[in-house]
Amino acid sequence: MSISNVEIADIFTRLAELLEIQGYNHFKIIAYKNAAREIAYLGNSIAKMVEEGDDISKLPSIGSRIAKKIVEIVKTGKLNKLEKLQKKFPPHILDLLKVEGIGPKRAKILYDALHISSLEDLMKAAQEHKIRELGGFSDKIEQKILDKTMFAKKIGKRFMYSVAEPHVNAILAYMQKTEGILKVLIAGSFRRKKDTVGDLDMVATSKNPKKVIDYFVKYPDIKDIVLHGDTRSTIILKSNIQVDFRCVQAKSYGSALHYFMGSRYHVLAIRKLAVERDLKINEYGIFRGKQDITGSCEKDIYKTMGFSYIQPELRENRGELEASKEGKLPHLINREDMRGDLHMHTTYSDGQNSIEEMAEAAKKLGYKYVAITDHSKHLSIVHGMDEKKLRLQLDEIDRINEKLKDITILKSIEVDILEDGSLAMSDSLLKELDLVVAGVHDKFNLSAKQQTKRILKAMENPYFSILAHPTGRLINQREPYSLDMEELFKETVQKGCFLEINAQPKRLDLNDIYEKMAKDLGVKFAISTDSHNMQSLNYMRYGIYQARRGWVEKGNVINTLSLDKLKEILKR
DNA sequence: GCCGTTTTCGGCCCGACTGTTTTCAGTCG
Repeated sequence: MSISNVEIADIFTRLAELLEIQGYNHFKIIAYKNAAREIAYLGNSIAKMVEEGDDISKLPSIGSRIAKKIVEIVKTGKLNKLEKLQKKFPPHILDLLKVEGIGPKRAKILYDALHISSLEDLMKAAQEHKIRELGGFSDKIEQKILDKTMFAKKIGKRFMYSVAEPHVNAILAYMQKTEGILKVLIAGSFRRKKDTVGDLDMVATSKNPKKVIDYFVKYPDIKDIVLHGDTRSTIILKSNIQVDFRCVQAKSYGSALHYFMGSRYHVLAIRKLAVERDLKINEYGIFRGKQDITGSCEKDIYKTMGFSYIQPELRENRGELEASKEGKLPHLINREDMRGDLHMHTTYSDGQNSIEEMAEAAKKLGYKYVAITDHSKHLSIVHGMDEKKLRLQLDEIDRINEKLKDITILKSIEVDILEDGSLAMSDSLLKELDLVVAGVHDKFNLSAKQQTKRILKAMENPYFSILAHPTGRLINQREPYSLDMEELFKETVQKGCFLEINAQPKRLDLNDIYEKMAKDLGVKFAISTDSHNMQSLNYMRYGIYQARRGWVEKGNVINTLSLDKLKEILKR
């Protein structure tokens, strides 16, 4: 199988980090890191591009030298330059960089002087007080390293958006009670609605920032205070989530918010453009020489730089600056645009509520229709429906529809796509449904070619409507199965089918990168909650957040349509 | 190593906090 973008990116990241420890040219290291990021965020398979003879040196951050290295990686599975470099270091040396307070310089000193090459070595050396004897280290640094080493071993993963959400709300509520605080907001990847967050970034304004920071570090849920300065603090919550808090004067609010909103790459790109125009942008404002032009309002930054306002969800330096300049930014979809939910379960399979309860709950959310999509009977799904049970369900839906007002229940199913690409329910029954949601629930390890073929074969069934959770990933739990995404997207359009944006916080599948790629190829989506009870119908917001990150507009989503228009578009 | 309405060479974002440095290096975001 071809090497994945993530694996190629990882090679360049390792290369950059090892070169950093070696003390290599700083800007070359940045170039490798930029390339790694670019590759990781690319929707198209870079290996496939190489195999098809595309000129990858035209991609941003990838020039002739790195392109050559990528070709080598695709052809041989490895990079000779990295292989040679790795021989100079022990295998786990890069783990040292995961420890807060240890960067490349200190890692090199620790390795050269004490032959420390893993977190275990590091902890042992600290316990034996060998580190304090090194030049540039002290007993205080040694203690810090000891504490942080234990922490580095425990974490190292990102948190799901939905896990961070209650913490954000609690901290905001706490900080709003601070005396003298003017504004307090969440920024960073959370505000940009990324599916996972590494840490939380918060910004506040006050005439007395120090007082606000001093209040912040007394937040009751704190496990550890990493930094405690006059305008800034970093803490670790008991749940191991890191929170960076920054407080500035009101006149710098917009600039500070913009900076801490990120992404780094978006902010960096704007700062570079500012330099070209003899301006300087930092957290405090936009400066021409020493004169502060603006800073109190985020919108002013974009205006000053000649851009229209860019929504936080788009700030990844993935084309939003160009689109803004050309007036081609998308009108991002909102929760209010949604008229129905097309994927949910009831007690007919593994759901917890009845059909009627689900429909009533959906009505309260303002929906005009829902599709009931219980599982088909198949080995991998417990309590799936056979034909007899589905028949019973269809009759019950008819009865409820006669009774209900202001909402329509659509007949559907979440049917398994079997390994050979057939659907686990007879066509004669599928034919009676308003729509068919189909998904892969087993055999995740097929090759990209086989898995793609399996799904495309299923789409040939004339009753196939929506592909559920297209890549099957579970955040922090299961990798997506291998697929040729470009082919999937093209064929989806060609065959008149649709792709789901599954709003379960654990899934968020498709992800933002694929959403944008699919949208550009003309794919239309259904944003659905895959609810198993009434409460999780509220997960719709997570789906909307991800869709917005993928540049998705109302017109790209079929469950924003009226019931009549939806039925029309579902006809194949 | 990348990049370029001018430039194929010479730039490459900018600032806070920590420690113990009496003027700054290392790290982080």
